[in-house]
Amino acid sequence: MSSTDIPKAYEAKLVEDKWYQDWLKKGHFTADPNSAKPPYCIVIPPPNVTGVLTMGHVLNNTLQDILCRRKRMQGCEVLWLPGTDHAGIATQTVVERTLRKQGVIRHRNDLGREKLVAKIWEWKEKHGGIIIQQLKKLGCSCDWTRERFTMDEGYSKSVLHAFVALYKKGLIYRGKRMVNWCPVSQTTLSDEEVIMKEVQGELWHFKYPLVAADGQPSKTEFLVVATTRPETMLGDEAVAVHPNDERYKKLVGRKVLLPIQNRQIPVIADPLVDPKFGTGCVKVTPAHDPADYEMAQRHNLPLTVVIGPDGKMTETAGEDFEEMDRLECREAVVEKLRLDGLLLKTEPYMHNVGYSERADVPIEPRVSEQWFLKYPQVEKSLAAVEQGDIKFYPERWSKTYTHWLGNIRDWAISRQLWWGHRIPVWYDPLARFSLIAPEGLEQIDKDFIESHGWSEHIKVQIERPQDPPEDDPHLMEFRKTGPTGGEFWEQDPCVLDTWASSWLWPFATMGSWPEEQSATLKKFYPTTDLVTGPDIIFFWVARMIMAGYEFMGEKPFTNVYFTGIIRDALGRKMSKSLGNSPDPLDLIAKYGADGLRFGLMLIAPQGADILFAEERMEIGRNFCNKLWNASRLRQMQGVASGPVKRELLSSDDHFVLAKLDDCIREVSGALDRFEFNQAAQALYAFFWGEYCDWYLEVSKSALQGTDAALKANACAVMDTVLSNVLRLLHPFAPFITEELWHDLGFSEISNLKSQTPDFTIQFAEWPKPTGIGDASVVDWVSKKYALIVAGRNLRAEKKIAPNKKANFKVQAKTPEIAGRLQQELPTLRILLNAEQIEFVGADFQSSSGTPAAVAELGSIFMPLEGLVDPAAERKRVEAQLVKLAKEMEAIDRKLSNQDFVAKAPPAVVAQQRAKREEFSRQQTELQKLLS
RNA sequence: GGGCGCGUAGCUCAGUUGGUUAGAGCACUACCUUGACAUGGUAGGGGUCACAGGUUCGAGUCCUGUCGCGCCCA
Repeated sequence: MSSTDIPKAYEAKLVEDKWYQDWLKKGHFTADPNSAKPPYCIVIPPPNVTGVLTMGHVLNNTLQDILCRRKRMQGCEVLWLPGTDHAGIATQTVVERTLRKQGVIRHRNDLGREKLVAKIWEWKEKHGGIIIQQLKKLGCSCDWTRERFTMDEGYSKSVLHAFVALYKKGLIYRGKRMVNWCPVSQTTLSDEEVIMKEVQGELWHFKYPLVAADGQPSKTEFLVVATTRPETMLGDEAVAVHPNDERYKKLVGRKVLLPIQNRQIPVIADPLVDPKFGTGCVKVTPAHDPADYEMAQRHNLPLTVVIGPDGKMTETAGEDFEEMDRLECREAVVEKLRLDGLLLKTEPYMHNVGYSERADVPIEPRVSEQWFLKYPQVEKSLAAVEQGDIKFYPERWSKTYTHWLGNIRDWAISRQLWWGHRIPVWYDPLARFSLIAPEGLEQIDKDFIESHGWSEHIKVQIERPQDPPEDDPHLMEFRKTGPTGGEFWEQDPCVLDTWASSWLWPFATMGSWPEEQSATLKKFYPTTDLVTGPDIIFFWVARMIMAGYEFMGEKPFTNVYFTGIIRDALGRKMSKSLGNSPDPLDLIAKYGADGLRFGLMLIAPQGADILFAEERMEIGRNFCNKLWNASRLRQMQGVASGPVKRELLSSDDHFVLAKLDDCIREVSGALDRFEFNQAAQALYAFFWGEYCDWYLEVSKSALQGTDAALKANACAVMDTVLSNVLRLLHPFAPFITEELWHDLGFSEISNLKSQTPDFTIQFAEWPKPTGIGDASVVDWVSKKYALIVAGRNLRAEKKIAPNKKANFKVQAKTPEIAGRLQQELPTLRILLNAEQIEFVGADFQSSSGTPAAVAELGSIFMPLEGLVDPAAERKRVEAQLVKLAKEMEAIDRKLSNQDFVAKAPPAVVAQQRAKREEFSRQQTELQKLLS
């Protein structure tokens, strides 16, 4: 097509889908495990299968795509392994809610386990691919042929295998513990899934009557307890004081009457009590508070459950309160105590309350039977990060990691959900043993059997079953399908915490570990880099490291880059409920995927949170448009590409080529250090600020001139810049760079062509400094441009319209400079839009009031006979003199300081002296203008 | 209470081991639709680098403290 057919403005829509389809068709993203190239691998942090693309995903996946695309260009065999996570609680909640809205069910029990799980699978098949499609829109170069899902068959086998292996090592056990219970999702949660929130609550002070020697409650003697949770008092089993608290020592061993319930409960002494909290007496509710539970065990107090799993009061709470919601009950209890005269006072109280991460309601501590995991390989995992075997970027996150790993408690891995990996444990009440439990499961207590609805008169006795041999290839199937030969086997109803499956992600995604050591696993494990948010450093990163060492005997990755969190313009975290998160697909439609990606990279500082504002994406789009038009200018020349002829290069050519090499070094260095914004900014500054603003303007004198050789050489310089910039930019903006790579014909140029017939910029060589430009001209050209700016400033000051030609006189500082400037006259004329530029000697004296400016190379005058106001011009020059005087003063202060002259490096001192001299010269010149 | 981070132009942010007149984009002002680009060009205004000490010849940069904001942990 002819050059005039190229659209004037870049239209991303016409380009992006076309190329993505092409790349997919040609299999460019598919990793070859048999390749001889060095491996490079990233596993995607699997997004929630019900999720849709958020700005956080855009950020995270753009970063990964940049890393992967660059490594492909650097000659690595790249595997970016994508997939999704089944996200137990989140997904089940979403589907249940939808079914309720549709009126299909009122409660999950209406459907039952199997049917609900089938519904969720249906949902997954229908909606689970949305986010994957969106990642494709963004341009992600994932190997889609290897896409995995945490609940697909192979992955599930790996998860169950891990469970069995850990169980056999004695790291997994069942125990009755106080756990975090979410009354909405009705499941236990790990410590990490509880979000502490500071809440303005109230502290109520209640009077509990002391019981006198005759066994009657006193009407005058009370103990005062303070609580933020009055509703739990219905389950109080003691009042506790600190053993050394002199105020209450004599009361220990006596009893108080628990109001409302009218039960007598003991006063106990326990070191857990903080004497400074409230009155120093605390009520003890063993079944509903972790600290109280601990005390209860020491003092053999009963567990009185007054709040049920649904957050409603139980029968034990008393008939006045049964079935009440816990918060409703709180008010009712306070009111009742107030009426009874037992409410002493109420005060406002700030305290921390644990909320369920998913359901965002206060969690309820609850004693229940759960599966726990003692974390494996903790020491090794700590050492790996401390010794730099695994590196965190920014490094400071390693402190968070170390601190967490140093203070962990066993991981509650069972969840009372239906969607997830069901725990591979079967119980046979009749056969009286558990298949999975060779050791350590001696006590399955009565509560557990009852809570699972099993016949209560059956006593469970664990007998040692035949242990399947370690290397039995059918082990997992055996576990997964349950034991054969008995219809009474019942599988544990719980599923595993989602993170107890995703912690295997770096290796369970490659083939079917552990049955098959696939070629992919051999080639790409350990993976290279991981990109994720610091908010899942405990949930995922730390656990993956432990799993890597435990199951593979090797770290899962070498570098972990932690992104910032994207916030809205007001600094709030983006969330669905606030509605402050833009839809990335809308942004892609408006600014193009490239524009969105590049704009985001420009403002994504390392490790700091990112305040998102849509205007920022405009910058990315505008940059793409600039790139498009700068390329268009080259295409319109109708000159074939050829090699640069060094002998024909002007100082401006050298300058831009030297700056290109700086840019190449800077972008490469920044990416090596994971400084993405630095790389993006360097590209932006060079391409727009140096190449477009200066070089393209300068080159017009060659392009419009009559010297064909010069014109061809200018085109060759442009091609050098463009082909390098396109390659540097490709990881950031894959679509437009591929389009222009072809449009500009770089895919055809022999010296750039690879052996691959379907050539694409994706496998073009990553740029190295070209070495063509002579860096020694940089200083000269910078000063020349400063002189130009001074001249343009005169034009603007005197309101000469940019499209009007002007005349200038230049008085160079030295004859050498004059000579050089004269050689570059065409450049000066085009940059100043000048008709005439006359060079004048040292003796030149401008007529009074002639607009003039002084630059480092010399003075520039703009004679405008009769058009200037001499007074105004005088004022302008005087202002410059004031500014100059200030600078000189500062330098003089330094130079007159003996310590500075003696101690500062000679180069610095010399530099100051030179500057002093130059300023002094400029001062003289400016003063001459006033005379 | 412990830990981490941040505070630079009206806004959002760069500023790599201390050393040019502290930069960019947006916004603002003036001029310009010139043959790559108005998603643009040229020129300009705007900062006592939160505050107070200290180290140093020299501090936006290093140290200490104060204030303000954010996050994580208890």
